[in-house]
Amino acid sequence: MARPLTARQQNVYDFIVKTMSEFGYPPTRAEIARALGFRSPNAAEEHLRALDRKGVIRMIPGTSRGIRLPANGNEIEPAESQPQSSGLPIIGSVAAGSPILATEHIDRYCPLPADYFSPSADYLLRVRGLSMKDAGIFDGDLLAVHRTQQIRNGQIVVARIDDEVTVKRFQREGSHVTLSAENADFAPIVVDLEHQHLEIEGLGVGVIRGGNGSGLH
Amino acid sequence: MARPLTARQQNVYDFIVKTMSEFGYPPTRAEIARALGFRSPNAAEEHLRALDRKGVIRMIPGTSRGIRLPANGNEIEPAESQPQSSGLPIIGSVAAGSPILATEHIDRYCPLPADYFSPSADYLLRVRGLSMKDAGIFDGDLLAVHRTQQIRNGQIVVARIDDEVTVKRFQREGSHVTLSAENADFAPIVVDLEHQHLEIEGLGVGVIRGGNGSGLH
DNA sequence: GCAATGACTGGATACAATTCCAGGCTGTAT
DNA sequence: ATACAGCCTGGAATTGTATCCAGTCATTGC
Repeated sequence: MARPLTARQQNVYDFIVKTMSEFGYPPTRAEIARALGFRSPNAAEEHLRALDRKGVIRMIPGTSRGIRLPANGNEIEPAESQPQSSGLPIIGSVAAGSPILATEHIDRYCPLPADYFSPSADYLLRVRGLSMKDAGIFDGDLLAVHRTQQIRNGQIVVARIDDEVTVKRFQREGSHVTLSAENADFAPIVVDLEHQHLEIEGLGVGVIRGGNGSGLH
Repeated sequence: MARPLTARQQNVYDFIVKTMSEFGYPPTRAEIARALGFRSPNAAEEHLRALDRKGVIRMIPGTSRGIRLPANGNEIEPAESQPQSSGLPIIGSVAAGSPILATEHIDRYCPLPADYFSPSADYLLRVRGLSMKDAGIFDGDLLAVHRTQQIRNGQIVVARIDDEVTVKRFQREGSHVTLSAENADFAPIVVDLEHQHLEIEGLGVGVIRGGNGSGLH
């Protein structure tokens, strides 16, 4: 695709780049002509058309200084080359029995570093339903989750009961665990650890709402 | 020299920056007027002169699109490249009378791209108080804000009344605007646009909780 | 009350800039 | 030889733009 530029076209292109970096706006035909010694702005115009045809610039018709350099990441590299991990995986829904971080569940990624939250987040879980609305977690929100089993009373946890994943507030008294919704419409769930199995998937460490176009209600 | 910009001047300045990073060249007077709703390019011209006087831009006389941003030593704005090594600025508190994005207010940055939200976020505002708790916005949460004056009824806005910045739900009926808290403990604020001044700073487009160690309650 | 400033409308003018047209002069490929 | 593309001159129509002038309205500081 990189049809080679002629020497003259390269001169014109170089002048455009130089002008933009020096002044912050592109040159006019007349300025190009003056700089390269043309006596007619039409010479510049024709070179611009050629550069547009070859894809190295883009002309905006009828617009003064309407020259754009399409995202050519050629030269200047941003100094900080953060490994830019793909970010936190967003878990949409969890199939029964499968581990929560199985790739089939991953919707997309959120470009936030894990340690933006503390304790650091391992994934984001898309919350369904309004059972935690009084804790400010609404339908569609993303809950940042830190994978751990070490939970203190009163914290918000991601738990799995009978292969179903839920978000609740955790309270342990002896061998009984109470998982409370933060919504008067939902009754607390009491789990007797001696007879039932309760798996803690992690600790809620943050909430994100409105990302990726889900909007704000 | 660094006298603070008025709100309108800030709008014009922001539009210039936005245009330059989006198109690679500065806007014309007419384009500024169209974008901000002026019916005369002269309104834009006067704002540009004010910005030039205050030193935040430099005008090149007789030159179309002759606007430069001298403070920024950087060159070609990365039009479509990876935005923000710095991310979205987090605004902690806003001093009376000053533009909301003044650097003095910036706590830190959140490493999220602006277009993670849609409409894209321009900054994050740390919300104080529980007046919006029924909308899931709690004390200490970060509200992602898109700078705009175009608000539809029922949306959550950042408004400025008498130099105080608040987050409320917006409802307009004729010349009256009702700003409602989402908390029964707070009475709605009714503003008569014919007698009172109401400035809309932006539209709430997202919420982040728990970032930077603020934890989850 | 008065002056100064900010924020505009509306109209006008002259210059800046794009874009078209009609050529001419090279090469290189058919 | 003929065709064609690159490269340029010169001129000119048309639109894009900057910039001035004359006002209005509201707010702020004196």
